[in-house]
Amino acid sequence: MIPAISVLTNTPIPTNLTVISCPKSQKPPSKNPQNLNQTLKYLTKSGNLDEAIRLIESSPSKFTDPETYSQLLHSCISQKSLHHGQRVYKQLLKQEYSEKFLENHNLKGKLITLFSVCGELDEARIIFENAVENEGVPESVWVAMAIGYSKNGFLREALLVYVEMLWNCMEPGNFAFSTALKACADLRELWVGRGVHAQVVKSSEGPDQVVNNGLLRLYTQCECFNEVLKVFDQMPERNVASWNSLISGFVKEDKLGEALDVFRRMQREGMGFSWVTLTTILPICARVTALLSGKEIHAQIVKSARRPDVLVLNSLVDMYVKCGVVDYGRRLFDGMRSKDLTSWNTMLTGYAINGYMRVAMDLFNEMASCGIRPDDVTFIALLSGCSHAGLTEDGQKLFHRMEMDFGVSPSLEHYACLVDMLGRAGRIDAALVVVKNMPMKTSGSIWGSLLNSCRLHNEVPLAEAIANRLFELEPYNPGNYVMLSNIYANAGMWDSVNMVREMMQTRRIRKEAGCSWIQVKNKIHSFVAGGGFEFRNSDEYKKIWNKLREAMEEFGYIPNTDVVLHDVNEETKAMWVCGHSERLATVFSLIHTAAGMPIRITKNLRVCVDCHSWIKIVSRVTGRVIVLRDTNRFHHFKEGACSCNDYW
DNA sequence: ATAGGGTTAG
Repeated sequence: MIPAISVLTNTPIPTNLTVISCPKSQKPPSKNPQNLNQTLKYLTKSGNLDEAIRLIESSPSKFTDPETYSQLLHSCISQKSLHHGQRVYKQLLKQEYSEKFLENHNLKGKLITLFSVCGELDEARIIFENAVENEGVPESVWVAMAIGYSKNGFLREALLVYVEMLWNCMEPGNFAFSTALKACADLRELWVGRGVHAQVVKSSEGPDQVVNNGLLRLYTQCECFNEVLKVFDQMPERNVASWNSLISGFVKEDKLGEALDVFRRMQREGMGFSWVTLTTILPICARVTALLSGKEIHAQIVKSARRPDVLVLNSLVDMYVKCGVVDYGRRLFDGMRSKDLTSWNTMLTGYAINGYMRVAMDLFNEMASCGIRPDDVTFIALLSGCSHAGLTEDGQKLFHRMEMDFGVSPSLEHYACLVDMLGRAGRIDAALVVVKNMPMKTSGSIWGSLLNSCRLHNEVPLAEAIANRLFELEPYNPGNYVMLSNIYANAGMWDSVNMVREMMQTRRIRKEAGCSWIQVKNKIHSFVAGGGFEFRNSDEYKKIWNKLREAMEEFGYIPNTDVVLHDVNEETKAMWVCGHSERLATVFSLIHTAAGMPIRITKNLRVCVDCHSWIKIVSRVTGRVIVLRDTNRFHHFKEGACSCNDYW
């Protein structure tokens, strides 16, 4: 073993001594200032602050070069060492009346940064105010103060520093602009941000790339999409961050296809991507269940030499579980070197939405034994999972343990899960008690889930009362009207069904069109209920459809046309049900994917009862696994059964 | 160290 060498004494020192030191009584080896300065430089550079500062303290008069102190402060800042910084500051004060130090703004800026990164904003402020009393203070001093506030989360104070700058008749430059813009973006202060933008335009300097990126971020955060496009187009140069902002802009506008196009364009133009790019793109794949695209990105990650960070891996796991490939998500999850709370929450959510609640609970226990503290998101995942899986007892237990054992106080969403869980289990009265005793105001979603429970348990009068309440709360949500008419239809109350339909007509509320989509090769194919005429008239469609129909008859399938809420004859109703988007998507997949391959369909609404039983039979006669993703859960159809156990 | 983009959730 190589013994540690004390730099000052050049003699081996015992390794069990943790502090490499030169006792105060012991003089440094050389009295030559040149060497002393070199020694100090070496110590500073190698991060041995303690010894460096001690050297200055032992002979302050020998160190009169501001650059020395600047370097020392730099080290203190990067080590965030308040203790060392204060000692350097003390030495600096001794030099204060020397001319070289009196007007040294660079050192003042560094001191401001030092105290800011150590969280001592009051101290930083004193130095700042002292500094700006003088004339000719450079922008950097103001910027240092503003960044200090920003990094400590005081965004408004940071903006105020910028304003103070203007009061002092300073002309802000690009550094000031970028700091101010970042604060505005994080605060969503659009109008202050626009003011800064105006000054950017007026500025003699001309915006650099950082400022332009700041503008992009301001406008994406504030959802001013036109401005995003304008700034992006006008930028002379763009880097990866600029492109990423553009992608987030499209995502915020819900223009997912365009966002993907931007990603492709980026690749074509040789811009490449960063981890941030992928953490913006992967959630898109997750949302539209574009498993193939998601896998492609996974391949890119594997191919690139760099190790992906936690955020990339989290979104990758999320993409897989949202595409219904939970076991693969788990494999990635297990392989992650450093997991954060989001990783655990993502995996738990994955199990929950796919209906694997037992595994989810096991993983939750494992989480606790790893010393990870669950948060509100963790419990939303678990509670909603229990609710969908019909695990009422476990869910209730969890709800109570949440606060008692984990210190997470239930929010409105948690109560919504509890209400949903009780209602689904047929205990609507108990659910209502919870609603009554909740410490917060109820929401539309809570009444909506109660209405759904009434549908599941055919509670017509209660449903009417709840629906009336809902129509007041959210008069323009078509889902509530549709749910109520389904309830009436189930009970055979066709007059009431008509009444609801008339109500919708007078209020000009239109039922959202059912839409399903699938990815085949590189394309996403979407189907709208009642549409796809060309496809439905094709020979390949008819061939498969007729084959299926024969099989259906064999399995005694009779179309359940109650879901059709219009007053038309039975034949038309049957035709309409058969035109539901998930069926079109299913037939399309059967034609265009290889036998035995799983089929993954995503739908914008809940599956209707009839399609659910139809797909069950399809899975049986074709031997295919069909994964249907609903608005709120997954249905894994296999060999004639569904993972939801017909409970959703 | 004068700055820049991002993941989970009825």
